[in-house]
Amino acid sequence: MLKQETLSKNQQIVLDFIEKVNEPIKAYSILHNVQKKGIKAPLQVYRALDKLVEIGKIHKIESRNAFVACKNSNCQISKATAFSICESCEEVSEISDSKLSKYLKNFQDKAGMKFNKYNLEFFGLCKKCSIK
Amino acid sequence: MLKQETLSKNQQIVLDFIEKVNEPIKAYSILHNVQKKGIKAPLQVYRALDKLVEIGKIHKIESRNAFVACKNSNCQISKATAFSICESCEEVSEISDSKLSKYLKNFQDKAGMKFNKYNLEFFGLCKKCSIK
DNA sequence: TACACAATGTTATATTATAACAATTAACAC
DNA sequence: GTGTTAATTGTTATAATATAACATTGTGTA
Repeated sequence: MLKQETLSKNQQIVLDFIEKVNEPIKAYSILHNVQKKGIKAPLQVYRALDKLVEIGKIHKIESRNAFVACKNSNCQISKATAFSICESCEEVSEISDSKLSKYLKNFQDKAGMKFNKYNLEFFGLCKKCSIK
Repeated sequence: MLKQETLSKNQQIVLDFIEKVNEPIKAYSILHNVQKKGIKAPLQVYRALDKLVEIGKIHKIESRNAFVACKNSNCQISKATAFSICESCEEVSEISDSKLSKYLKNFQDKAGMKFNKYNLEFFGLCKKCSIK
């Protein structure tokens, strides 16, 4: 079989929902919201999430155990991800900064390890919450 | 009360164990290993972990739900952490690279968010696993 | 058609983490 | 020392996150 071009039913249902909410959402919250579409079990959600992460349609916010749609339309595979997270309102934005990504892609650690992926999470206060 | 200078009993037990194993370890694995010291319940471990993370004695590897002792003796508070993770053997090393940390501390995102913390995880193959 | 593999459906269970509440201990002001 | 406050502990129960195992169905293609 050639590399999958189209999403399967469950994958599409999960992706549609994640794209609709437009903010990080947790697996069981997705489950509750797509039960009317016929997805009944956690595993169905997790399997779709795994695939969507793998093909770069969504990202996992590790520190929050939540998933968010990828905004970089050309992001095929999640090899280089960076997010800003507001510790007050929990708003999460994907950072797309070519200088940052270039810097990190080229980073060489002292142990000479070969990197093929990274994930960076910044924490702080977003503009709205800074004012309060 | 002044800021705590010494660790409490449970905190010390948990820290001692994490420092001894010298690699990332999970909360329930810690629990199993310190039961002989009188720690019986998950909460006792998680409370100690929370405190130790807060004061910078250990770090959490978010993508692995594991905890590791801080190697930077002067790392008082975990505001700037970077790790390399081997996806084959799961070896984790803390990266201390002053250029990298300076670059990230000064990073300004386009939304003008004020950062006070970041966590970066690199994934790849360590030297040993590259050879195989 | 037949093969291989991806995806699904389903039940059960493993793993990670917190809520709630009572009791005890430690630091400090007086 | 006494009283006050906050940190820590102990304990039971439960919430939240994630995977194992296995049977079945769909889909592309040789």
